[in-house]
Amino acid sequence: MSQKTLQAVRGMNDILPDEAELWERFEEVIRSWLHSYGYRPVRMPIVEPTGLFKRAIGEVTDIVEKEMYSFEDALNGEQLTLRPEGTAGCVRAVIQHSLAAQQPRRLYYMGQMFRHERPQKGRYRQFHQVGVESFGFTGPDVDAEQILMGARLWDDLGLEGISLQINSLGQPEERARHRAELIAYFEAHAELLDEDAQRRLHTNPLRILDTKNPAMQEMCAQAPKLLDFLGPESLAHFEGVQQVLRDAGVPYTVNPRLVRGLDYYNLTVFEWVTDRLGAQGTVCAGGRYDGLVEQLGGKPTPACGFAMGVERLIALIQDQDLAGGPEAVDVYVVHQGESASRLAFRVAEGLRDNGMAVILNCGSGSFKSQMKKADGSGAAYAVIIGDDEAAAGEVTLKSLRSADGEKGEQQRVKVDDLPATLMESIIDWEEE
RNA sequence: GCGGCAUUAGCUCAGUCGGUAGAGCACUGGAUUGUGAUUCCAGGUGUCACCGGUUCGAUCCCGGUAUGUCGCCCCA
Repeated sequence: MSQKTLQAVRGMNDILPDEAELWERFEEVIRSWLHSYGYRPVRMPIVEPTGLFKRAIGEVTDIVEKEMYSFEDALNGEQLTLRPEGTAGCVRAVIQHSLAAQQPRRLYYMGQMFRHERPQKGRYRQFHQVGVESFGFTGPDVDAEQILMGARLWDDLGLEGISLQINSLGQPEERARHRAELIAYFEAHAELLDEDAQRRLHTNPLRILDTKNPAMQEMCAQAPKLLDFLGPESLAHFEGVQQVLRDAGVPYTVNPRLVRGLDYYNLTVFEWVTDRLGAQGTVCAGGRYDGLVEQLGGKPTPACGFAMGVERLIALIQDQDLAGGPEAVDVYVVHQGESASRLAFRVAEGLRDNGMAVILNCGSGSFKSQMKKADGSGAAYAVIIGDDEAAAGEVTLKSLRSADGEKGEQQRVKVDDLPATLMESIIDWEEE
């Protein structure tokens, strides 16, 4: 434990059985939810050429400048990178296979992403995202639908305390004009800018508006607003999105300071945020990126997508006591003696033939210790096989989940009758 | 990448004003022959994160490293 070589890489976590079962249940909810909106799965490599991310995400973003796991393939000198996000690879796949050439596409993927950041709760160097992307849809309807999807998912998962913020970044030209005026404005008030703001002035001036420095609040409130730079088409698109949200009764806040970290976004951007995860409050975020496909060498194709942070959602599920317990098997088979053990294998396989989950006691152990394991497994029933039973071609079927203090009822059952008897009992038991 | 706090049995934690350590849970065995969860009895739990310094002596004080955590930055 203290030996460095035996530890997982910093910021990369093992997900142990109790939690992994929750992950699998989560993934099942995700798949059925995506299917209900007609999204289809796609799986891309975890490693892509480094240049793909530089072109897609933007050279001067934090991700590309200092967070990517990049390396040279020692065998052929290729520059490769562990994907820090999924959209770039997805777009690459869409272009490479002409997926959106004939018709619009709705795609999703889930899996690991890698960013070399300082780990803390809700932020890891290997983390998981569910990514949802649409290609070929121009209007605000897909943006709105994707936002509605989030609302439904939180409901499906039973999560509370997640709220929606939206904004429009307009088109690149509109954003560029605003940015220029914003920088000019800040430069005109240079004496008010703190150190943070100075640094951001030319890298990410929109972020200055997020300042917590009271001395800058008033100056920021007067700064040029991006919405004032949007043309009629951009405004109409934004209004189209909001119309659907209002119709659907999904509450939202327009946050003019909401900007996405990646360069490729335009028009609609949105974030689902919670105040229950500390500093990492964003559980789901995305927006439209109409220029990216063309920028990466494909035919001009409008696109819109979002990604969810799986670790953050899992943390919310756990915090809100929605995690559920470990997944128990139906039956634990206790046996002792050679002929009994041989029969036990046959019995266990026979139950599995009937769709039941069965743990066969492996290794030695007294009846007592086997029964303890049976109880600990969470199984509803123990099937007990000793020499008596084996000789008679029977087993003892014992209930392990009777009322507190009550001894579990048990009965002798012919081996051939066991599956039918058990299935009836399990159905009765689950109905109670 | 920057700053604060933390690191003691498998888990959750207590403790030693510096003299090599405890509780609960869990685990294992037992309380009449082949029966769990309840009860009773017994038992191992540990280089007190790692490396170095101060000291007769450090788990405790100091420094560094690692990891976690909170915040900043950034983001899912």
